[in-house]
Amino acid sequence: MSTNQQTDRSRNQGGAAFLLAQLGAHAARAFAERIASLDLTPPQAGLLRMLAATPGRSQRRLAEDLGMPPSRFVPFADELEGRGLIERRKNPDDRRSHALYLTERGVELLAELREVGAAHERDVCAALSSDEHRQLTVLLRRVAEQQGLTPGVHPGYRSS
Amino acid sequence: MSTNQQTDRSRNQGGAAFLLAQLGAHAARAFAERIASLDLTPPQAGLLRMLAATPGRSQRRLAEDLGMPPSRFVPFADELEGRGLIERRKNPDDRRSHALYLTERGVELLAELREVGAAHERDVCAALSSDEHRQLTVLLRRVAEQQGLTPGVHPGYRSS
DNA sequence: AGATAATGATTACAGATCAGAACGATTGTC
DNA sequence: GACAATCGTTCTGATCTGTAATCATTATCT
Repeated sequence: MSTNQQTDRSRNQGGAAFLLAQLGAHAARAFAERIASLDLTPPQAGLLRMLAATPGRSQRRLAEDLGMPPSRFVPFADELEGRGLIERRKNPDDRRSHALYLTERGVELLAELREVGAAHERDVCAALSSDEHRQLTVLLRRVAEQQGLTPGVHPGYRSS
Repeated sequence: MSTNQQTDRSRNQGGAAFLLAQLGAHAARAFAERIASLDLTPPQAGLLRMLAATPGRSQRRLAEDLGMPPSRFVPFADELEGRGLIERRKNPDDRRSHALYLTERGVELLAELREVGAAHERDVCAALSSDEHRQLTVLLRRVAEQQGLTPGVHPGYRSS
């Protein structure tokens, strides 16, 4: 069953899994640099998108989706609230929990964020034709689904 | 110029760049869990592979390729040396620099590491046929090359 | 109803991790 | 032969991290 070592070695370093990790780190870093112009970090952008998709969720659930402990979520949300991008409202049904919403300014910033994201997408896939770009997206989506990843959610963030 | 917001939104969260970041983080984490059985972290595995590819390099250059400052490389190499996997030899041409090499045990561990890497590759791409797997690899390699990434080198590591 | 357990947000804290400056040893330059 | 530059290393201060304790509120159980 074992091919020779040369084959195995090139498989590991040039295989799809390694390329995914390498390109993923690269894409994440490039995206972080882009949105730095909006004074946002990737996890902050992630929260804004999550709030746009499903508003009014509790901090605990949001923290879990972002892959951070609830204790760390507090100062994280504090800053965004201090900048007037998100809003904590008391949940009338359960006054322990805070329901998070985007403010008007948050919605505006999210619009800019989407433009930056589109530019990022174009830049990362500059090597591909339109057809290949679609092809790649389809393949990646299939892999992501089979691996059990939640669409639109990017855990494993490191705060900054 | 602007498509409607629905389109932009799905582009950003389901686009290739986002999927790359998401899948990259996933693949990296899964790989980290796998090689934990060998008592290795991803940056440690990266160093072993780099030493197998080009032995005898200086610590400074290795540190740069791994994306870590030289000061942090010292305890990093210390542990691997303490476990008898790598070896520091004095460079006779320049006695300031240390040339790093794999030991015999390091070579043995690297062989196991390749098996784990191959299993990881199979697992991550379980959703794809052989043809699609090849297709994906080709596309990723093209993107990686155009983005200026060095083959086989994975910076942006976080130590652990 | 009343005591008790469980949950959400927050704070406190202690340990790990980080990058940059400072330091000897060695080498290149003038 | 003095002076600057480089490599590895150590030191240090700041930052980041997750766990545990805390307070308010809600669910559960008798």
